[in-house]
Amino acid sequence: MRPRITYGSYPFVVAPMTLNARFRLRIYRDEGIAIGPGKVALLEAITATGSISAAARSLGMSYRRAWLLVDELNRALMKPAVLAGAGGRHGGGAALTPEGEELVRRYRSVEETARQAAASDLAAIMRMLAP
Amino acid sequence: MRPRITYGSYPFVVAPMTLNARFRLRIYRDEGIAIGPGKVALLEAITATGSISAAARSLGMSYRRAWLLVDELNRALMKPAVLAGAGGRHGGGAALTPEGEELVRRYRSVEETARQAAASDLAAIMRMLAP
DNA sequence: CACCGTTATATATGGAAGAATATAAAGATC
DNA sequence: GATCTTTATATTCTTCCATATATAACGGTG
Repeated sequence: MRPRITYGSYPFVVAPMTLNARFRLRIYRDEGIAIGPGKVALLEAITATGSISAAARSLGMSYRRAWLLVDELNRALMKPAVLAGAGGRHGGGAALTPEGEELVRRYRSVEETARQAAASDLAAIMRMLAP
Repeated sequence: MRPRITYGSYPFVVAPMTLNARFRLRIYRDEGIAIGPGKVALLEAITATGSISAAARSLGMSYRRAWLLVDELNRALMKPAVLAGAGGRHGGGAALTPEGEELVRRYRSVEETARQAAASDLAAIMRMLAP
């Protein structure tokens, strides 16, 4: 079993935006958001904690919200990103499918590639911001 | 005077995301959002209409909201992006400063550059989405 | 077989965001 | 100077979203 993470420990730096500006990627589909930073962070938290509820606690979000995000994501994809099951010694748990892992990898890759490519314009915009 | 735009005509394609996935850029600062697609679309609407209220109508948002966005943006920047004044034949109006125009240009440039650079990973993610 | 923490779901409560509305001031044009 | 439309601001009213809470089922483990 993967190490549990207590409420409030925040191992994932979701918003380290105190000093610098940064940018987020959000992939839309039809009317609603298909994939954004919230869902990806949740997937990473599920990988690290082994369950939806522990992931939700580690991110400071309600279990209901976390479950809805996972459900929405699973139904938006051709193959689910997360498989979960109840029961067992520790009540059950959740894990990413290979597709879920690929999604996280590609999302972070898009983010990083885009960030590097747009660095100069982004820096110029940041210089326009008040100190 | 620039051409007026009637309520509901939506000359700015803010969300043409019906068929394809696409991605949005959002630049954060400290806790809140400094610059995102909403503010940039509003700036473009102000350029096209010549006033905050006409821009708000053309985007289907309330004047109050549009004014708050402009105010927030102006205070987030070192130099304001929009100058506005009341009075005159047509009640007044608003226009972008050179800095406001630069901001719009750079924002769209970041978007386009990032989109091209990340195209292959983005396409791979889109292929994972359910039809 | 009882226990435990989790999944999955429903309902209700609270709060924050935005819309609607109202109003004063501004000032170029007629 | 009356008119007209916009800016700028305050106040109220909704509506939506997220949290909180509750509950049944699940199934290894001791």
